[in-house]
Amino acid sequence: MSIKHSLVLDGEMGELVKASRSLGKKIAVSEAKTMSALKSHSEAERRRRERINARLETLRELVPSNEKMDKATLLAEVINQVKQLKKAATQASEGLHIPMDTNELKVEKLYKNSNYEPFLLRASLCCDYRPELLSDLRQAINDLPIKLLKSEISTLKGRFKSVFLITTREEENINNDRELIVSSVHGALSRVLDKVSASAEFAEEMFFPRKRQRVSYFDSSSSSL
Amino acid sequence: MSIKHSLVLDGEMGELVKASRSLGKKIAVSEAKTMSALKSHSEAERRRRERINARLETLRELVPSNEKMDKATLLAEVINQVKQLKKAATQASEGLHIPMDTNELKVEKLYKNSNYEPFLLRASLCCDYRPELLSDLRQAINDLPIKLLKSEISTLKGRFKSVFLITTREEENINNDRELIVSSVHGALSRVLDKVSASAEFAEEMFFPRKRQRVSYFDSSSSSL
DNA sequence: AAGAACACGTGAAAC
DNA sequence: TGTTTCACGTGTTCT
Repeated sequence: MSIKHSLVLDGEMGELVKASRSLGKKIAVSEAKTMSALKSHSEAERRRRERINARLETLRELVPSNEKMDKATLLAEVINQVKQLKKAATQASEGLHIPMDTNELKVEKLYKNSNYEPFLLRASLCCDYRPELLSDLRQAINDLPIKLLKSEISTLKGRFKSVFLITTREEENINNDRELIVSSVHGALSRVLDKVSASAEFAEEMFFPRKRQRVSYFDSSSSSL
Repeated sequence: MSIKHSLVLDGEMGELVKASRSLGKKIAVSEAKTMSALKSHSEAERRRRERINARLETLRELVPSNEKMDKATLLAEVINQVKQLKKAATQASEGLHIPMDTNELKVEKLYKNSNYEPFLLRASLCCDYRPELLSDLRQAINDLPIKLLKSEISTLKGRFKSVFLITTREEENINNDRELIVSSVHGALSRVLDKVSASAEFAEEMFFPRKRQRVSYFDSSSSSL
């Protein structure tokens, strides 16, 4: 432990006392001061270690297979956990499909990296809700030469969002068709969106002379109703 | 630095050499051994510190406001991040609403802990998709004395799932009404589900004499078509 | 000047 | 066995 160090200090003090006896007391009190300073220093450092280790313990409970893992490995595990959770959270929020207050039309190829199978499209449309929107959309999708894997529609406060997972029909799965399908899906959805926008402009044109700009749901500055 | 320590070692060796001159060489080589051992030890420890600190640096990049944060605070921030991401991930996976292959009808009170505001219900229905399902559901919801905050419906391979976020209408927000609302929502949805199930039984009764039991999409053990 | 935060080397224990 | 991990006290720097 600190045995060696105290021996060193004793030895030094002895030499100094031999050299000048009258300074013994002063040296003793300065020694006491440095000792107490050293003590408080080591105590502070101990507290710091305890803080850090307590946090590490908490983290150890938050990762799977928590037991008997050295600090570095534990931290590596935490890093993976955070990265994975972040990815999952963004994917899930993509899957949440909460309608936003801006119109949106998007057709994107999934798995863009590989030019091979599977050919997968995600088409999403976000706009105001209209009673005829559902049947229009169904009609538009049905008319397309595609296979609809999954469709999800959600509404929130008068806004509407729809997401479709699309692939080719079996007999038509030829590379040349792919870009055609993308553009035809995009075209079909934009016709639906155009219809909605047209009815919106018709309804609100007198209040908003320019192309309408939606306000956020949480923005009440436009009017006190 | 290590000046003091080397002085100590020198002093000790000097004493020992004085005491027994013949053992000087042996002591010297043992001294060299311990020195090299000590060196490798401190180097190993240095590597360990570097590993841990590298992980902490990586973690620092993964949390917002990463710079100039002491280790303990950084770890506390990571703990919060992980907890928050876990919560968000579970909530999002609840929000994913992928139709499963088992029928489901659930009406649950959110924020059960507090008996006060807000009164929030999440009602979900999962069943086979039928063409008339959408209008039936819309009719059922419209007939209820509720305020529909959000509705989300999704379909997948002929299965259907719908999730509603429900609260009371303003004028009817009385505690006594709450249980009534829960049961009426449940009743309305179960009538819709009953209708779907009835049509399913009607269509498949001849093939499955007992109450039908759906098989998983990935379970092909029931029959070879 | 006094405390906080960090890196370092070392002794001890685990395997 | 020696390699690995941890806690500790200390020296240093910044504020």
